[in-house]
Amino acid sequence: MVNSAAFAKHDHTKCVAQGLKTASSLCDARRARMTPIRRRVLEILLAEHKAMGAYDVLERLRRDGLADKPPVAYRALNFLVDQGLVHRVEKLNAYVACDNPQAQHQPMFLICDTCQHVAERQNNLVEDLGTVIDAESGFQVQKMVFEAQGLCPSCQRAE
Amino acid sequence: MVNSAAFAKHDHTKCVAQGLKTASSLCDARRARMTPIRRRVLEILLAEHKAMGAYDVLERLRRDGLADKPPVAYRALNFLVDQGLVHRVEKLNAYVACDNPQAQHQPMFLICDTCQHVAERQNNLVEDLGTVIDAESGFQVQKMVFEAQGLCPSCQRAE
DNA sequence: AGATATTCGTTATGTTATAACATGTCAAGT
DNA sequence: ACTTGACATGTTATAACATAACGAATATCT
Repeated sequence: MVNSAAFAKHDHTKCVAQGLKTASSLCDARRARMTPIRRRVLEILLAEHKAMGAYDVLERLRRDGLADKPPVAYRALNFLVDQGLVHRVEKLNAYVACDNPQAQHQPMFLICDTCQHVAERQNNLVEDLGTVIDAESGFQVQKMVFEAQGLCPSCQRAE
Repeated sequence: MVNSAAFAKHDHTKCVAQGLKTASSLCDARRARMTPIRRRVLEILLAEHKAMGAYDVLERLRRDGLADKPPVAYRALNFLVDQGLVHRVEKLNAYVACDNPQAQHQPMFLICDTCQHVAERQNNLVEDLGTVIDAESGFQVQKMVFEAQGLCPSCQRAE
């Protein structure tokens, strides 16, 4: 369910409410501040449930009268990324709300080239791969990016 | 040897000569044109043996009097990427000559955060991971990005 | 040589991201 | 309540990365 959320229909309202709540308690626990701008950025990403560019997020903030300069959006996004509440998709230069922020993890993304949706997938294989690399090469892995591009199941059917 | 080349001392002159030769024959076989600008860009990347930004490459072309406009560098880089002679490192918005262009492969990069070197590593695990994803989720993987950041063996020792 | 496709030169602009510094806000300790 | 210090935001300016569009030049094929 969590894994396939981005490729399946579901009630976003709940995702958003739940996501914001979880984020708040995580921030409280860590003494990190969930400010209005940061909360709003997270809300935008949770509601869209897709990867958005920093300038798209900024445009939304602008409409809300919350901010209109790039650094404001980037700071909020970077904060959320640091907290593990949002992930950055390198291939797209874009940001997407995390599915499961409680568990620290290396995100893994499936990017559909047709519908542009991005699914985050929980899978230990990425972390395992990090361990293997370390053992084989002596390179001490600290962070990993794993992103696959291709066709999501529904776009395959649509062909 | 091939796998750890970027983190070990070796004679670059041979890498460059050999790399250019291999590239030429691959292009010949495919009826792709290895023009002076493309050859020079590949040579620059082979000689540096590290990831370079497009504008760094352009600066070199400028010094040689070969080109001085961004599209020229980007076109050459994109050509080389299409031919599998150069890879793009997403995390760094940078380009690096391929270690082993004969074999088509999903590149996997180890990026040292301290010395900035980038090692390309040959490993079937990345392709395997693609197969697993496909089987588990129905997502049809066409291209993968795998990049690990951390500390290379010599920077670990230097700590 | 002429037709065709590819590459290159150039202008202009689009897109993504951050440095630097001023100002504002809030919470802890006294 | 007041000060201090840490953190967050506002703002200007610019850096860094990338491509659209179009005409001129060059290579390739027949």
